Amino acid sequence: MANDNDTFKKIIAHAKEYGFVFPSSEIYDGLSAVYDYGQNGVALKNNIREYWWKSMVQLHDNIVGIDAAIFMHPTTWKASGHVDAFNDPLIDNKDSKKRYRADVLVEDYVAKIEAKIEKEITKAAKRFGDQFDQAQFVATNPRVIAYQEKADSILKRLGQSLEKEDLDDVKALIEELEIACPESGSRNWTEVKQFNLMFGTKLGASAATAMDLYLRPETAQGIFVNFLNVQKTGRMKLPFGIAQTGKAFRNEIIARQFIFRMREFEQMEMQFFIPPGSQKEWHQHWKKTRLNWHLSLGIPAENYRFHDHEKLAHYADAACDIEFKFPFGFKELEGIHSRTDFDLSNHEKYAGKKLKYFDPDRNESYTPYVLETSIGLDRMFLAVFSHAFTEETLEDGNTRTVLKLPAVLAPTKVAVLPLVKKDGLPEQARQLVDMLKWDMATVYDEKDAVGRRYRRQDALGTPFCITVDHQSLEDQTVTLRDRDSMEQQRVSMAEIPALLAAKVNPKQWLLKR
RNA sequence: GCGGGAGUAGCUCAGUUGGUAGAGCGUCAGCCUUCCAAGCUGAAUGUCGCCGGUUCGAACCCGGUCUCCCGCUCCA
Repeated sequence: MANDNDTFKKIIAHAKEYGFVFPSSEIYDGLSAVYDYGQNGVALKNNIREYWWKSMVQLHDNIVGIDAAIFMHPTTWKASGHVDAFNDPLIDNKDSKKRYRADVLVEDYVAKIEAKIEKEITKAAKRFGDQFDQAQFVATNPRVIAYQEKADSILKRLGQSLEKEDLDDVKALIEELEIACPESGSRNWTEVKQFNLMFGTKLGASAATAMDLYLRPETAQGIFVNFLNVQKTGRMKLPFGIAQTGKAFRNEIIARQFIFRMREFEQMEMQFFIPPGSQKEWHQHWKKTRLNWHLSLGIPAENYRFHDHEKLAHYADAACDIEFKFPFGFKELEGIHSRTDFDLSNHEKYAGKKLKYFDPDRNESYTPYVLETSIGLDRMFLAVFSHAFTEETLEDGNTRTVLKLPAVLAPTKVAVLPLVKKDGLPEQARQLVDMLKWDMATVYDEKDAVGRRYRRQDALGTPFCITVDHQSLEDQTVTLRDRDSMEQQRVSMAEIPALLAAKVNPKQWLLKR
């Protein structure tokens, strides 16, 4: 693991050194868990976004895109459940210095009581054999009844205290129950503190008339509140999807691991509206479709796995993640969640507006169910970037650092290099650049020996280098070098555009799956 | 928030009886070179994280402070 950690550090250093990712506001010593994308990073990020958008929107005639504002009416977040669910009561143990969610500590305590009840049931079942009636036993056994009452009263009190935001009582509860730190056994607790994961801000010039707003913690709600607008104006029929990419913000208590968990991040997501009852099939469908999208980039399948959630979020009836093998282990890259009609029906409730769909086939109106695919663009960036980062030892003992990015995503597609900086080679090379730059990101470099220029492009992930040499002037051919194999072939200049287009255009990549 | 580590050139770092800063790589200009980095010449770049104290004099000693990185809860 120490080795993996070293690799990860190298990846972060490489990202900075080659203009992909910089710490935010670095001249002021940076800002924790906020990063800026540099000249090459933004190109890679844009290419990822475009690859996603093409596959999700352009290639699906029943999926359309929108771009909702980051600011939303504050009631949105009551309806979505974020005002409640994104509020964590936290408590620290003064001796072990460990931090816990106060409600989870109490719930774990209750789970222990429930385990005792189970034990009683098992014991009794053994004793009575076939005669055992569990329902009756639970209802009549005094010991079980006492346990059950205790568990219920604890949960009730916890619920009420959280509701009233009476954090002192939550602490009192923990003390009364003599809950100890699972790690150290200590009962020396701090006060319970509330952490809101949403960033608050104000709309309005004067403090008196200002309105409290949140920066959106997820982009999904912008889609839900526009459901009817899009459905009606686009004449959309179920099943159909609305896609969106954009920034979201979470005030993470701990935000770490480079761009994996940032306070400001970008999501690419699609909410797919379906008739109730069809969510299982569509969940399977999108799991498969989304995994295939990842695999189309040529990263080997063993780097991906599905992870089904045991514990579901407040809005979901099924949830699955696509996890990627990051340098620090398998972690969530994309979520594919069955959100039921939770969001639409809640917005209906809070807004007092109908958000139903009239289904001409069923001849009835209903609230659609929603199947969500949600991928972190920054995480996708990190996945692609870290997988591409390679340090090779060549046959001659030399080493090279190369970013083996999928050509379709590479910031620069081709570098045009005159073999030497004289004899008319630069002029010929620049002509080639002027021809290619219309169709793909092209750079020109004439500084230093050509071998060094190849290495520079390798480190940036440029998949192809074209070298113009003396023969080029005679027969209009150039050499085309492949980044990964380092092999070169001599081709006619006239063939170059078609040859490269076949390697870098999204079409060929997306057709792979 | 708590614990640990660290802040000196773009990067990696050196710099102890405290005497006002250096190396390698990189960058830039030029030379030389007909295909896979580290040939030659020259140049630029740092208020040594910040503030204060001790001292004739602080990158170095003392006090404070800020920031970043790693671990603990959460998630895209």
